[in-house]
Amino acid sequence: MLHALSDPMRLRIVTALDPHGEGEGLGATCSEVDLPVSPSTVTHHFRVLREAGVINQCYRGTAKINCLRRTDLDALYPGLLDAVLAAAKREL
Amino acid sequence: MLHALSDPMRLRIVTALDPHGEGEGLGATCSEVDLPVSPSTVTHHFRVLREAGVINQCYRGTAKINCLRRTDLDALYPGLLDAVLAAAKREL
DNA sequence: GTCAAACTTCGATGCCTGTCGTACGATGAG
DNA sequence: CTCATCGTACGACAGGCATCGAAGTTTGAC
Repeated sequence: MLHALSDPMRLRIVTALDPHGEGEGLGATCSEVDLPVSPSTVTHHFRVLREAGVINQCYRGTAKINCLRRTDLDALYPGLLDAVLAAAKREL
Repeated sequence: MLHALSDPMRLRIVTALDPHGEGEGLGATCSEVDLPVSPSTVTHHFRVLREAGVINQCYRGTAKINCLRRTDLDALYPGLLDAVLAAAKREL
């Protein structure tokens, strides 16, 4: 989990996903997050985040919707996500 | 910083250092923390933590004393260290 | 002065991983 | 049907990093 968050690109994904909420139909597509790397690398990072349990993915047509698993994460690691996100925002 | 904490050995060091406080003369020596790796690897991890600003090191005779920089870290990343330590303890 | 203990430094090694390009599959629009 | 769009899979490559052993350094003890 810490490993998943310790990559700059992935941290960027997580901060970009944060404002989108977790409910049905919410979330952002992969391409909405735009990162300065190739599409295959983006796929790679999303996979790492999914396998670490940080995000959920579901299909909506040809797009893949990603959303943070805030409630699960807050239950497992209370306060961690908030602290990381706050620190990330301050460092911009 | 997240990278420094995302290694199991280093996380172990940090959790072991946590109860020792930050004041003058406090802290633990490198060998007090015992890790299942060779001395050179231990040195390596302590260096990473120091360069990431997580710990302070000072010499006391032949021993090297390490202590967490809690106050600095709490100022820079509020709540982060607490959240990580809490999560680490729960995972034992 | 000698010796042991505590760390460090250095080089080597092997794995992990971030990155890319290319080729591929799936889905909706025309 | 055809095509563009979105994302995936795979292979390759480079760099990073955790680990080790061996040799060196510094400090305190006797």
